[in-house]
Amino acid sequence: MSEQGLTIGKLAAAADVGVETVRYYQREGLLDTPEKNDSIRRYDKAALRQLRFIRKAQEAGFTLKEIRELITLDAGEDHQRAFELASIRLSELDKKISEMQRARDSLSKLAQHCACAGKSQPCAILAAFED
Amino acid sequence: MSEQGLTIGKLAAAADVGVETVRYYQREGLLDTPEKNDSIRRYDKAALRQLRFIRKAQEAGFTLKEIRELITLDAGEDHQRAFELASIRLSELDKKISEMQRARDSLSKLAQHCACAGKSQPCAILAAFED
DNA sequence: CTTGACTCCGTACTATGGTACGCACTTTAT
DNA sequence: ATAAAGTGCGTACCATAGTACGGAGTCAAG
Repeated sequence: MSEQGLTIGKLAAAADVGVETVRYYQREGLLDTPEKNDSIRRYDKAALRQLRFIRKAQEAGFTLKEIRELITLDAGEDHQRAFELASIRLSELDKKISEMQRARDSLSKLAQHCACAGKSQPCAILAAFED
Repeated sequence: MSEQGLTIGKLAAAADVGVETVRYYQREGLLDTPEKNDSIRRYDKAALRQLRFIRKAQEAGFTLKEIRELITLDAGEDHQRAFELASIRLSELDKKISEMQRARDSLSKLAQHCACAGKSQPCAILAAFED
C-alpha cells in the first residue's frame, strides 16, 4: 500500500527542508498534522504547497509568526489585514534591498582595490564602510 | 573635567545602539574596553569608528563572528583571508539580493490585484509565491 | 548637598528558528 | 525473516544577537 500521500520524509524532501523542521512547523501551528489512517501520517498536495509557501514567505522576510497569521488569514476573510502585512513587508523589503545594495557596493569597491593593491597597508576593510 | 573622550552612553548614542549592546560587543571581543583613568572608561574616535564599522558590516550580512575576524585581520597582515571573507559575502549578498528582489516582485504583484479585487476569493497570498 | 542620571560588572533571561536525541514501533529492502 | 531505514512523540539542546536586572559606586545640576 502506498500512493495515498507523502510520508513526512518525502514531504520534507520535496520542499527541501528537514523532517525535524516539518515537525517544528507543526508544533508552531504553521502546518497541520494530518490524521493517521494506519500508523503513519500521510501528507497531501495541499500540505506540500503550504510548506513551500512557508519557505517562500520566509525568503520574503516574513517571520514564522507572521506566516502563521497569513495562513489563518488565507483561510478566513480578513483580506485587509493580509494586504496590510504584505504592504509592510514590501516596504521593509525595499528598505532592506537598498541597504544591501549599498553594502554590496562598498564591498565590491573594496574587493577591487584589494585585488590590485599589494599587501602593505592595514586592510582597507574597516574603511570600506565609511561614508 | 570632561573632553578626554566619550562615555559609554555617548558612544552608544553616537553609533545609535544601546549601552548594553556596546557592552555585549566588548564581551564578544569586537570592541575593546579602554583602561579607566578615573572610575569611568572613556572612548575615543577609534572606538566609535569601530563600533560604526560593526554595524555597517552587519548590514552587509557579516555575522559578529566574522566581524570579529575582520577586525583582527585588519590589525594583522592576513590580507588574503579578509579578501576571501569579503568575496564570499559579496556573492552571498548578490544571491540574497536577487532572492529578495524576486520576493518583492511576487509581493507587489499580489498587492496589485489584492487592491483591485473585492474581498471574495481566498486571499491570494498563498498563491503569490507560487512559481 | 542631595537627588537623579549615569556607570560598572556580573549574571540571567529573551526571541527566533531550528537541530538533536531517545525510545518504541513499523516498513521495506535483501 | 531480519536488518536497515523511516516514523511518531516528547523533550532537550543549540546558535545568534541581543536585552534586562540588580547592586554598588560616581557625577553633575539645581
